[in-house]
Amino acid sequence: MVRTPSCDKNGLKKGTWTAEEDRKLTAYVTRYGCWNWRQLPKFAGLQRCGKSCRLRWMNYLRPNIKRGNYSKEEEDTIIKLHESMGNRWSVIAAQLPGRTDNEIKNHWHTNLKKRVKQDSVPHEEKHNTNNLAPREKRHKRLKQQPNNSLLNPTTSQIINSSPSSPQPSSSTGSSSISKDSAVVATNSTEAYAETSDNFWTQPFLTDNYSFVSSDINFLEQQFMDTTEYLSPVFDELFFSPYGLYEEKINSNNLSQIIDSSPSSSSDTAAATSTNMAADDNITSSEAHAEISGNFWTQTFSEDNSYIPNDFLEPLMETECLSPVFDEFLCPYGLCMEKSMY
DNA sequence: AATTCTATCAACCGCCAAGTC
DNA sequence: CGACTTGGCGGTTGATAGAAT
Repeated sequence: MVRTPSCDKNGLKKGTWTAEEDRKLTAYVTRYGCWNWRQLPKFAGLQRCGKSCRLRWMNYLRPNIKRGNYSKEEEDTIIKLHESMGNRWSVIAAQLPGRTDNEIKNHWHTNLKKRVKQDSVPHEEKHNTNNLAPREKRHKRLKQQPNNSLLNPTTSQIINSSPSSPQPSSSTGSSSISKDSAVVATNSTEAYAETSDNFWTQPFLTDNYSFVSSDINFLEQQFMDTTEYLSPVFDELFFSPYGLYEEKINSNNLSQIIDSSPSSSSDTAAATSTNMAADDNITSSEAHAEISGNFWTQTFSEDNSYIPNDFLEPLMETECLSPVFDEFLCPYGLCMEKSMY
C-alpha cells in the first residue's frame, strides 16, 4: 500500500509521503499554485522531485478528491467509458468528479475488470487496440483526434471551452486564469449550472495560479507553526503561508508584488487597495482587511480549486468573485459544492 | 497464534507531446 | 531544425492490511 521511504542518487526522497511533507506541499500549492512542478519542491522545502509532488497533489492532496467506495453509477460509467475508449483513464476520470485517473485505474484492475469478464465476453476482443502492446496502443491512440463525442454533450462542450481543460499542453496554459476565460461563459448562470455537474472538478484543478484562503485563522492553525517555504516572487524564506501579502504589506514594493502576481494584471481593485496600503501608513492588519475585501478575496483568495477539503466548511457562507467567471459565487462553487455537498 | 496468501492502492517508472530556446 | 524541458499519461511495482489456512 505504501512504499518504504528511500532516497535516490540525488538525495531526493522517494516512497511514502509524510504528514509533514503533505502539509508543506498543500500549504505551498494553496498559496502559490503549481507554477512549475520541477521548481516547486525547492521552493516548498521538499526533498522530492517535481514529478512526485505533482502526483501527490493530483492524486491525493488536491481538493475535491473523493475517496471511498464507488457508487453503482460511477462503476457503470467507468465500465461504459472503458468499453468505448479503452484505458484512457484520464478521460474517464474527467467524467467522474473527484476521482483520479490513478484511482479509477486501480479500481478497474482490482474490481471492475473481473466483473466485466464475468458478465460478458472480454472487451479486449472487441477492441483491436487492446491487443496491441502498451506502447503501440498509446502511440496509436495519440495519433487519433480526441473524440469528444464520447463524452456527454454538455461536458464535451464545456471542456472544449475551458481555459484549462484537457488540451494540448501546459506551460502556456499555466497562466490560464485570465479575463478571456470569462468569455466562455456567455451566460454565467448557465455556465455555472452546467459546470456544476462534473466538469470543474477535473480540468479547473490544473490551473496554476490559485492562492490562499482568506480565512486566515484557519490557515494559521494549519500551517503557521510548521510550514516554511520560498516565495517564487521574492526568493526568500517565509514562515507564514500568507506571508506574501501579510509580510510585505508595508513594503514599498507592494505594488510590484501585485503587478508580478499571476492573476493581478487586470484587477484594478488590486492597485487601489494595495496602493492604499503602501501609501497611507496604515497597519498591516488594516491593510490586510482592505485587501481581503477588495483584491485578494475577489481575485484569487477564494479560488476554490486549491482550498483543501478541510478549509471548506469555514468558507461555506462566503461570497466571492470567481477568478474565471466574472460573477459572484460561494467559494469553491465551481468545482466543489455540486460534487460533494 | 503464527504463517501464508490475496487484494488494495500509493507511488514509481518510462514514454510521449508540446512548448521553449 | 534539433536539443532540451516540462507536464501528463498509462503500466507496473511493492508494501501493507486483512483474510485464509
